[in-house]
Amino acid sequence: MEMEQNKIPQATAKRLPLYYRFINNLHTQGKSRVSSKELSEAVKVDSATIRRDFSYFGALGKKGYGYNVEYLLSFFRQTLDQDETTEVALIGVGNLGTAFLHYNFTKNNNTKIQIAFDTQSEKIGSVIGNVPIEHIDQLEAKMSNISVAILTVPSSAAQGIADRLVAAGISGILNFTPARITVPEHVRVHHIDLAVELQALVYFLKHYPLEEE
Amino acid sequence: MEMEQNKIPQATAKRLPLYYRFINNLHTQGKSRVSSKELSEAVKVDSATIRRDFSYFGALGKKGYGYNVEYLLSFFRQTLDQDETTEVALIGVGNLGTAFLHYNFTKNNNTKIQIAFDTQSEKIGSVIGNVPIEHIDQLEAKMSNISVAILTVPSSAAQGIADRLVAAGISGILNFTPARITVPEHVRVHHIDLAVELQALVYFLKHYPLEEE
DNA sequence: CAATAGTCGTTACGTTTTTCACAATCTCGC
DNA sequence: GCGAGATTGTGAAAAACGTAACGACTATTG
Repeated sequence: MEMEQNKIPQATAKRLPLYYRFINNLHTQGKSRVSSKELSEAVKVDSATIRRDFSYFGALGKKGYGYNVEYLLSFFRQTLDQDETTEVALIGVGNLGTAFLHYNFTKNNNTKIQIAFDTQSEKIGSVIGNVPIEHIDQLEAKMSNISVAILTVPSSAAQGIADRLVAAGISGILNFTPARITVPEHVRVHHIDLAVELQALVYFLKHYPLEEE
Repeated sequence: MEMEQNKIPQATAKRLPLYYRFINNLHTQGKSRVSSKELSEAVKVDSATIRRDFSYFGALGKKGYGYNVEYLLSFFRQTLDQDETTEVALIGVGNLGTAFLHYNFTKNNNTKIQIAFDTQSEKIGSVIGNVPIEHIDQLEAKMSNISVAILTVPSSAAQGIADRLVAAGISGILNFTPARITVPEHVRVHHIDLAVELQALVYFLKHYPLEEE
C-alpha cells in the first residue's frame, strides 16, 4: 500500500469519486479537454477548490489550456483503484436494499455488490440485479474476502448485525440505519441517515435564507 | 422568521436533527437526565463538540448535573420547528422512492411526505405508506404550498424535473440522483450520492488505515 | 456543613478547509 | 513567431471547525 498520498485532505478524498464520474461523463461525450471552471459548473464545487484538489496529485493540467480529459481519466482510474474491484455485501433486502441491488455500481465504479442477506425466507435463493440473496444465518460462512458491507436493515437489528460483521472481519460499514453503531477502532463506519438529511435541509431552509431573486 | 440564531455554524446545524432524535429516544426510555459524555457515546460525536453545539443556544444544562432531558427535548422541538410540519413531495417512486414512502418520518420528525409522483401508469392512483401517487403531469397543479422535494428519479430525468420544481416555486431539493442539478440561487439543493458515498468509504479504507488491533 | 466528585460553558489553541489573487505559463490565431 | 487571452498551480489569508483544558458551579455524601 503506497502511503505517499497520505497527505491528501479528507475533504478532498471525499470529492474524488465525484470528479471521477464527471470526467468519465466528459470522456463518453467525446470531450478531450476541460477547464477547472467548466468542471466547477458541472460538479458544483468551486474552481479554486478543484485546482487545489488536483494539485495534491501533482501538476495534472497545463496552464492556459486546462486538463486533458483522457489523461485525467487514466490518472483517476489508477488513483481510485478502479482496476481492482472491491467486493461488497449488502445486509437487508428491503426497499432501500433493493434500490442498491438495482444500482449498477460496477459500471462506473470500483465496487460490486457480491452477495446480499435477508431474513425473509421468500427472498432467499432469488437473485436481484445479478446479486444472489442468502439467509442471514449464512453471513459468517459466506463473508470471506468481503471487506465492506452496506447495512440496510431495520435500526433495531443494526447493532447486532454490526457485531456479527465485525466478528466476520469486516473493514468498513456504510450504515443507512438511524442507529449509531458501536464498533472497534479498526472498523470504519460511515453513517448516512436519510431522516437527518431531510430535517437538516428543512432547518437550513428556515434559518439560512438564500439570496432572494 | 427569527434571525437571532444566524450565527450557528453549518456543521452544528447538521448535527441538530441527530441530537433531537437521540434525546427523544432517551425521553421515551424514561431517562430524565443526561450528560454530554453519555450523549457523546450514543451519537458518536465528541462530548466537547456537543457542549459547544448546545452552547450556541444558551445555557441549556446545569454544571455538575448535566442536561434535563425533558427541557432539552422541548427546547429542540421548538428550535427545529417540530410543532409545525413541513410538507414534502417525492418525485420518482422506484425502489429508493418507495423506501422513503415507507419510512415513517412523521413519527420523530417535523416532515411529512404529502404526495408522490411517477410516470408509470400502473402506480398512479395507488397509495404507498399513506402517500397517494399521482402522475408527474400533475406536478405543477398539486405542488401548491409544498416547499421541499425529494428527488429519486433516474439521473437522466433529474435536471428536467428540477426545472419544473423550480418553476412550481420549490425552496429545497434533496437530490438522490447522481446528476448535479443546476437551480437558481434562491433554491437550496442537498446532494446525496449513494455511489460516491460507497466509493469514498472504499477509498478511505485503502488510503487511511485505522489503528490496527 | 465541608469535602468530594461530577459536569457545564467557554476560552484558547491547533487543525483543516476554503478562498483570493496573481505570477507563470500555455494556446491560438494571424 | 508574436501578442492577446486563457488557465493553471500555489502562496498567503481567511474562515470554519474541533478539541483540550479549566474555572465555576452543582449535587451528593458523610
